[in-house]
Amino acid sequence: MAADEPRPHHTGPHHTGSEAEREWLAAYDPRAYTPVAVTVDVVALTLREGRLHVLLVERAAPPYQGSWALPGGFLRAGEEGLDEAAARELAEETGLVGSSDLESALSRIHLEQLGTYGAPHRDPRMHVVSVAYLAFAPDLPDPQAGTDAAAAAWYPVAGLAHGPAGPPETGGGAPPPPPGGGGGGAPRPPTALAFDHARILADGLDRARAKIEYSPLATAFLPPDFTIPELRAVYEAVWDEKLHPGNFHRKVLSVPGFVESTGTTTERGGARGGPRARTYRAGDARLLHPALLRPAREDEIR
Amino acid sequence: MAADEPRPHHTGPHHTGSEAEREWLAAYDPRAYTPVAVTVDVVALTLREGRLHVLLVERAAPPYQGSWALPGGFLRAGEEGLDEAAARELAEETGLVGSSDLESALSRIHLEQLGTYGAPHRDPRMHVVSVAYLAFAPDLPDPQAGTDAAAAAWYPVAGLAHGPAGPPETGGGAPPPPPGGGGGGAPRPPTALAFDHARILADGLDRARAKIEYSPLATAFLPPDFTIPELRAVYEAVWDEKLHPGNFHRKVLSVPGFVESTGTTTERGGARGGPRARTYRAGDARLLHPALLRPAREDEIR
DNA sequence: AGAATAGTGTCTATGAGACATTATTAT
DNA sequence: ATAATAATGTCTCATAGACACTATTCT
Repeated sequence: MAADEPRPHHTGPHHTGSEAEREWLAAYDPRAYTPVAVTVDVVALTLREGRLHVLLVERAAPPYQGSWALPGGFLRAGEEGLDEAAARELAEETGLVGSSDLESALSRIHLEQLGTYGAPHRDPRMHVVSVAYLAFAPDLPDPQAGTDAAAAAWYPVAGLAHGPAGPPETGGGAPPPPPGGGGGGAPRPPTALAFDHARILADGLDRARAKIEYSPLATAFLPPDFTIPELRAVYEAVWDEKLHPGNFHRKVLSVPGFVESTGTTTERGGARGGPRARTYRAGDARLLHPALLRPAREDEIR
Repeated sequence: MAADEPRPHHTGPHHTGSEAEREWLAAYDPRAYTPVAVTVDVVALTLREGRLHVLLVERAAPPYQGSWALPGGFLRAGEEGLDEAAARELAEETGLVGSSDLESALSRIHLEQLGTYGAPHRDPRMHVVSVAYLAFAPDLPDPQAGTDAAAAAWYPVAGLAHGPAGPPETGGGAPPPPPGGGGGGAPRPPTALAFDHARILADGLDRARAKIEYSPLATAFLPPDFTIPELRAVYEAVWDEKLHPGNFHRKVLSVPGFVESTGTTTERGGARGGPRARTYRAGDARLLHPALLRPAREDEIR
């Protein structure tokens, strides 16, 4: 930051006023400058039926009306910080508030800042700077659309994070609307997301894949008590890789602080047979040493 | 984002206008809402005399006038994206423009987004959302202060990234001014930075320490041709750890694409003796496989 | 000459991964 | 009974790190 000040509100040649004048204007009339809006968008990931899903909302108003987008909204200037805004949007615009069950589930959701997107014309209305957040959630019920969204649903991420949406003028981004109104199962996946949200989603998936290597956050996708095979299913879904059950098991238990035993086992064996699995809780480690390195893919190095 | 719109400009109870009204206002008069300013700040790191330095500017205007801060400034709304703004600020506010030597040096600076800081009262003037960038630069000449800064200089980071600055009202953050006006050597280090810049700097250092583990970006601190011992000095400065010369040497050469030989050696041996070292260029790898893991510190795991 | 350093060699401990094996449970 | 799976054991290979050693260059 430092001493540079906001620029006068015009698009022609730059204002030539003195430093002092610009300083005064900035201090006493911030609205005299070209405005920027700040939004907070959330890439919320969860596991459903063994596949990775992302929370999307159907836009009820232009631009990109009818398109699906990441949940989010404008920062309440002067009232809240970015983390607060992200948590509020996640709860608010998806109906993930109300029942106490959901409240306790919400409290276990991991939320971290992903990145900020600020190309001048990414939103046709004005210059919008979007702070994206990444959330890891346990399996939650179908969301209720917030007041500003036509619908909200968990979508499988497979094949979703590709290609940018067309500009809203072309109408090229409109996906098939989901069958259910507010909350049904998984509707047909949208072919494109609004704004640059496909890019944000792709960045979120990259971050998620990297994050579970060196942090214990894969447990955030699971209920408080879980089994090692369930944890393995998280890694397999996020990485889209089959992992060796035996080696994975031993590896997880060898990382200090990753998981701790509850002393009990599941009630039943697996759906297709096998012994009952022991259950574990998340441990107190914040970083995994050694990390759970995913299988190297040569084409990603360069 | 979706259909939620900016909120009316007031701090009392919320406006109760219809959705349509708010939508219309947002589209046609963005200045009707509580304004937010967006700035871009840069944590620019370089190596000088074997120690890690950060670029700081002395604020010429309130708030925090006379305090040292990260270089940065307001985003030119509607005119530039975030990456552009960061590159512009880095060049502009430090005088790192003009000579062609500096231009070519600038082109080799690595610049990446670090994180965004948006607590409501981090700037006393208004709600300012700051997008922080992290830069790795080769050794550059002393900077020239930009038009909005009283001074600019490279400071050793040792002991700088601690404790938040006091609020500007208390005046508790004012550090001793540096001796030289615009560009002299390293003045006495400031004891505190303006705003939440100490936190941003600390986050930048954390990112830098982690980044050089799995990316070849340590080479961005060096000239195009460098020796393995010079590269080791980068790691030792950033990690603040002594590394084993022999093992480091063999490890670097064993990572595919990290460095490639130039076929030549340095003109002279080391300052205190020893044979001439072979020189290398940065290779084409974007990620290091295997990574150069830093020595594990138990206290950082939890 | 003496000291410092570049670069290489060697040995050991550790972890990753392939594979095998046993025990337990569902159908 | 058969199949599937949890959990453990064994083996091999690659890498990290400690240490030793040689060759080269500066003071």
